[in-house]
Amino acid sequence: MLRVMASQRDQPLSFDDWVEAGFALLAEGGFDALRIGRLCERLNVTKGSFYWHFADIQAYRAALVDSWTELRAADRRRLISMGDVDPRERLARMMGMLARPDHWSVERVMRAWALTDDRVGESVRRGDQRVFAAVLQAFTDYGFEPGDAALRSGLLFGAGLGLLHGSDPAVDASPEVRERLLEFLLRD
Amino acid sequence: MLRVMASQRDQPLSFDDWVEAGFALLAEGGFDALRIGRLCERLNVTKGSFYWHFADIQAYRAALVDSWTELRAADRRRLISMGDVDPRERLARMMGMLARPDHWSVERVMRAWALTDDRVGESVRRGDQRVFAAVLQAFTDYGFEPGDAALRSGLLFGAGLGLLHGSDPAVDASPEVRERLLEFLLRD
DNA sequence: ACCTGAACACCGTTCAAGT
DNA sequence: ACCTGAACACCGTTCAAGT
Repeated sequence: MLRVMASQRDQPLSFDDWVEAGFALLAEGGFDALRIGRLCERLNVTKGSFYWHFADIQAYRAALVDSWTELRAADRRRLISMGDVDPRERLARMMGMLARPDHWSVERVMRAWALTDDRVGESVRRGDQRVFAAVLQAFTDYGFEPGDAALRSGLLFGAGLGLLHGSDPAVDASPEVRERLLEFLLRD
Repeated sequence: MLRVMASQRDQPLSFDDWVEAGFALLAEGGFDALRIGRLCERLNVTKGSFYWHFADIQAYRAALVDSWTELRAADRRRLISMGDVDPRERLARMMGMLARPDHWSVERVMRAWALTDDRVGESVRRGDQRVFAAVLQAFTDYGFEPGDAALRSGLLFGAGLGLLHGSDPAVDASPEVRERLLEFLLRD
């Protein structure tokens, strides 16, 4: 952050410079704006520089995914550390965190990569498992027996994933809908 | 089907020959096995032939998506024509149709394309809307008031999408789970 | 340690020319 | 109408050489 501009480099590029530039490209042009050539253009280096820092583009994508996971780790830790909070309130907060469309575009890109890239797939899978575990825990703490808790948490988690992948971007979960949803899922 | 082998062509390639070869490639190598070069190799023609039949690769993908939609049109028509069947049975059948992993890989590819290709996105969106409408109708016919029917059908549809995109391929909806799910979603 | 510069393979695309 | 063959631009990748 102390560096004024990337355009006039005085120091060599860091790992983070590359990652940062990658997210910028993704945010601007989406999915297939992430090309090695454009990255180098933006960082004022040649492609050879890219290949000194990363083995190939899959390794670079893995680095982006790791960074993304890291960025969201704070969120996840908050989820897990909410063990003392009332389960219902916990679930409401989880839903609020998930329903953030600004994160969705990156999430969708990650999951699209996961289709062809095993490293990305593994990372996404781990993240999903942690979130699901937190949701399941909340339902269990609420007092449901294991089978019932699994059904309800699976439904909620699946619906969240579905919302993320929904083809209609206009569909989003308003606070009112989320409240009614929670009400429904927590009934005896 | 009368043609013995594509390897020794006597007639010019048809539109369907290209589409068929495309699905074969997708089924064999998945996502990024669909390359113009490989297609031509398989069909024993040069790339120029491809460009006589299709404007570019996006048009070709659109053709694949259309064909896929067409293939599933029979399923959808069955869904819609089930208006006379008991709503609960209707929903059970819909869930059975959705829970077919053999369709998932293609579905996922379509939805990944939809991220960057507007034509594909539009097609996927239309398909989703039709299915959702059928689900909503079933809940309405079951006797739920509009708001309640919307909530429950949204939950079911979202969970279905979530299952489709779930990062863990081991998770599938067994008949027992589907039965319990339906039970839960149809409670008063 | 970090990067340049030039090369190479691969892929999508174009197009004049063939039958 | 349908396809060949050759060209071109673009992109990922490699690597010897520079500082």
